[in-house]
Amino acid sequence: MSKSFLFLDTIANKVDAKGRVSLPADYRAIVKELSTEIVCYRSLTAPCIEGCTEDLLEKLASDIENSTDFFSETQDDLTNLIFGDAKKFSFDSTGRIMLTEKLLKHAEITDTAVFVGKGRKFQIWSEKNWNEEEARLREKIKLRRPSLKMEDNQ
Amino acid sequence: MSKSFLFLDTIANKVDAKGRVSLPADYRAIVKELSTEIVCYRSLTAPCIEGCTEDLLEKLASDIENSTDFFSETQDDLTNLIFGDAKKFSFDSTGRIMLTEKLLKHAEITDTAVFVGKGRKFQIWSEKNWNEEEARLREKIKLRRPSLKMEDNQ
DNA sequence: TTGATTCCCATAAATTACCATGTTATACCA
DNA sequence: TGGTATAACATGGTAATTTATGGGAATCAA
Repeated sequence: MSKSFLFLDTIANKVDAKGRVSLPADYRAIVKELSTEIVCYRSLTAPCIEGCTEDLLEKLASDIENSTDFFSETQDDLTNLIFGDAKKFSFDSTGRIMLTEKLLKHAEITDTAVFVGKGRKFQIWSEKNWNEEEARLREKIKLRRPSLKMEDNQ
Repeated sequence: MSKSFLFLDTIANKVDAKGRVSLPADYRAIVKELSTEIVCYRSLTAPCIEGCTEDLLEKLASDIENSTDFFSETQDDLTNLIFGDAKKFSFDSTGRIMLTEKLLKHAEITDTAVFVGKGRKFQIWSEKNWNEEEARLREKIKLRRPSLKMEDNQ
């Protein structure tokens, strides 16, 4: 039986002058538990950084490899983009990673990085952009409640 | 055959200055039985906190991982809202969890937290909001009853 | 050397673990 | 059945630990 490892919660940590940020403790625990590494890349759809474990990217790679779907060409392209952009990040003894200029710039992060859990993945936003994004999502939900399995058993 | 694990009953416990609340003993028993953890998040539809076992979220994550592609837009939005808001809560040796400001504020809880069982999930309300909600629900049932009776008599 | 990255130490704040007390529910016995 | 002993639970307080974060020394590359 596999232990659960979900990236959860929303945590705002400071980015210091050297570009260092504490990876949230819970996230670190996952990395240690799986003895894997964190991989980050620019989101293809939003002004934020996206991150996951190296494990997940490996799974993605083999999924694509074994796919018999004729129409997965787009997905294939997207995957190439991600792999081309992705970079491994390891944290120091105090739990900090050092994000690159490229990533920070894409996410418009200056002094605060907001980590947002997404289950198997997570995202890193600027405070401003995340506030706007969250408002947008909540608005969207109000209009049409998602028909997720979870919601079915009320 | 799986053991039954339903969150039941309505229990009011005090929230102290630090935000600590005793998780009802029956709820704790479930968590121990399943060797999982409690996860809480702001209800999307009501002024209350919603809680479930981490197992349930795990299942959701797996469903998402398998059923749809890596790049689905709708899924992206949903996972942000659900996993981004959810947080794991483990209880200490005396059975208490520490709720966050964000959650308490959303549920308008100050000094008392009312745990309401909902089967696989549960909710945490302020006394005031729960009294109103319960009254509303009972009222709603009353209105529906005539039609239920008719069906019974057939 | 200069600039950048990594490593290590220090501190304050937040979180967690633990101990003690009061209260309620349960079990037991006369 | 009533009363009491016992266990389980809730709750207040405090000690111990973890985490975030700032700064500096050591290391490395150009």
